[in-house]
Amino acid sequence: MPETTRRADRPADRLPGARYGNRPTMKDVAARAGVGLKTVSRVVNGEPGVTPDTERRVQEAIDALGFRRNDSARVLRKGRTASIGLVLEDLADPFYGPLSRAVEEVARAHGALLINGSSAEDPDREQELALALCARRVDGLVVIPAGDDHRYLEPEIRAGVATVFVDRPAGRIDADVVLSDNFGGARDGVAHLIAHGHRRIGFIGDMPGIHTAAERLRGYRAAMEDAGIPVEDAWTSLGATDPERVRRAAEEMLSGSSPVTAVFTGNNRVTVTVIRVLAEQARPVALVGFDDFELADLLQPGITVVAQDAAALGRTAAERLFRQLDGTLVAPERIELPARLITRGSGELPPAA
Amino acid sequence: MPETTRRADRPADRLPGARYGNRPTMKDVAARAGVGLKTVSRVVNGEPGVTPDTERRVQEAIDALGFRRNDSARVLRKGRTASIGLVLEDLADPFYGPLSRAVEEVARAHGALLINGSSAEDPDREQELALALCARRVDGLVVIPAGDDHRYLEPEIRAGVATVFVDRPAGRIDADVVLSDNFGGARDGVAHLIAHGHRRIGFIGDMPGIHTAAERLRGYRAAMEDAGIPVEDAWTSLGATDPERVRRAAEEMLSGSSPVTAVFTGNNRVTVTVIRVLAEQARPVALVGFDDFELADLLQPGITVVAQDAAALGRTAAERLFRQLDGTLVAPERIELPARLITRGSGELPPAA
DNA sequence: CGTGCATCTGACAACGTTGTCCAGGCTCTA
DNA sequence: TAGAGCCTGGACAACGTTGTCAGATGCACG
Repeated sequence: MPETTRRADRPADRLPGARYGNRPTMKDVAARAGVGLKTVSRVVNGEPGVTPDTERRVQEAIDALGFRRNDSARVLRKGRTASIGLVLEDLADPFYGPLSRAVEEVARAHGALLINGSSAEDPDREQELALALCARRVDGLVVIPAGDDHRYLEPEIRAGVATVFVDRPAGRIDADVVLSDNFGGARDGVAHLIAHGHRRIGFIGDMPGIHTAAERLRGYRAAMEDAGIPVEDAWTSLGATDPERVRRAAEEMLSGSSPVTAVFTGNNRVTVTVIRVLAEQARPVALVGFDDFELADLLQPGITVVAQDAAALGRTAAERLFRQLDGTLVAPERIELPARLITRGSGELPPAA
Repeated sequence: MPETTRRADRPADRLPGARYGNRPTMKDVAARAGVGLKTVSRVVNGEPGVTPDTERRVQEAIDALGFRRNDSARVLRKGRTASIGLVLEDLADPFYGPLSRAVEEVARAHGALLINGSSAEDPDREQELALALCARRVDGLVVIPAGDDHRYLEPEIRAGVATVFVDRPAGRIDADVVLSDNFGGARDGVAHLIAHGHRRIGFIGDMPGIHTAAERLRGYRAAMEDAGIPVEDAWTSLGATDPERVRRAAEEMLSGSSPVTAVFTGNNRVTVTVIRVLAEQARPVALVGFDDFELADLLQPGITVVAQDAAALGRTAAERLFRQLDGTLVAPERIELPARLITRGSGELPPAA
């Protein structure tokens, strides 16, 4: 129960039913300034053709009434909203903060507002949200897909809504996509472990239906195959990334008949859980994780990771979106940004018996 | 330079100039279905009074044309937008992720969309953003203040825009505020250090102009005074929280003529920097930080913190906002949520010579 | 078969803004 | 001083939707 303190008990001077119906309009301003409606519009929009004296009178009326242009009406009239939508999985996930921020910066640079919502990894909710944004007539849409079928956006794209998918490819629709090199990053991370002498390497990742998870698994397998190491079934674990399952998976592959000496983790949530498990082990186990996270360098040992550049993903996607709006772009592309290995200690541990 | 791969080079079948002017409207749907305009509106909004047969015809026309209601026009007509705005400091700051997410959840529960933007701690930008949102006629506004004068929102509030300030109080305006108990939390944290035998305790915080920083400093002083410990000037450092300054401040108070044996840090950024400095020290130094952060428990030792509940802040603010919109609320209140101490080791270290 | 009623449908205005276009007043020149 | 041309200001329609209200249709009943 929040502890509350009354600050002011003065009677309400704000009418309860006063929505914004009673807001002053340009008409009101015009009446007060004794000019025509369009003249007010001109002043508000800084259009030429108004004498300084008239402008001053209008400005005074605006200030006196507290007038603020109604952008809904403006949008209706002009056709463009100067806003873009961002549909992501979970605002609370630290990976999406910088991404969202980067998209916002680009939007701001183009004079647009950002409207966003979380899909909570639910395809239905993603669709609901994306379509709600389209109904608002956002000029463009940046989507981090939760589902794998985006045909529902076809009419919107045809109608001119610029659309870019980020982090995961769009499903069953031809559109711009900006991704990290999940395959290459995972392959490099696993190769790094192999280079440090490991041969029994575990992989714990997300559900294989998720594109990024599948790609990272593919990278793991490729690195192992390149090194001529056959992968045992017990070494890979795919599924939900809740801490319990991940913990069980880690413990299993650390204790079987041929226990792994190193683990590659498929995303930051998994990595964090595995760190906890490894901390309880008697012998040191090497670890490389996909996705960087704050303080990874402060742990003992520091955690070696394959880092995606979340901000670059967002920036690239947003810039591409605005280039679609410019008309500069025509054919959809698939853009892959490199992921890079950051060594901090945990990935350089030698294999322990 | 991003590495790019062409995916499809088929000629554009999307007209470059096709904004959304060519979107089908209810009129188009009506024409195609051979019914009146209003009937389409009824079907779209699920209003009663349409025969199943007519409804089916309309629905078919809608699907065939890919019609989507234009919410801008709807908003203009109805007066409410079913959207709220969130103005925060920095989406990339992990503290605001959960807060933003909580606000969004509540908004969603009320059928509203969330529009947000970052002020980047710039008061001008905060104002610009807040007013832009008002121009969009958001129904309400959740603001994490960057500036300390919010009188610019008075006309908006009078016009019926529900407004709640979070994390810091509003400046020079009477409005709802939801805060953490910064004073009490800091006092408890410092008292905790004192209880573990420390007397020479340092405080490193943000600029004293920031309300939260001032409150936390006040809490520090109160705890020291309660214990009858005079505070030496060299023990407190207030100012920008960039790593260099914080590092210098920490090193100074650890090396002076009466070096501190414990440090209380004023926010998570400061805490992280101080952790790095302490890791380089020969003798152990106790640490309690304001704000929790991920992995604080995995460090050696775990970091004892005074944790705010960011999600609760967001939730409380958003719920209050919607209650303002309901008309349930009248007088502005100031709500303080408790902060709680989480002990993990670093705050329980005894004083070392 | 006419009346009354309930149900369904559509014409019309309005929301607040901007684009178009024309009127009126001014200055400048012949 | 008259005419041409420019500049400022305003009337009006349109954007796509919803609320109001009245008309049309069908049916039951007297």
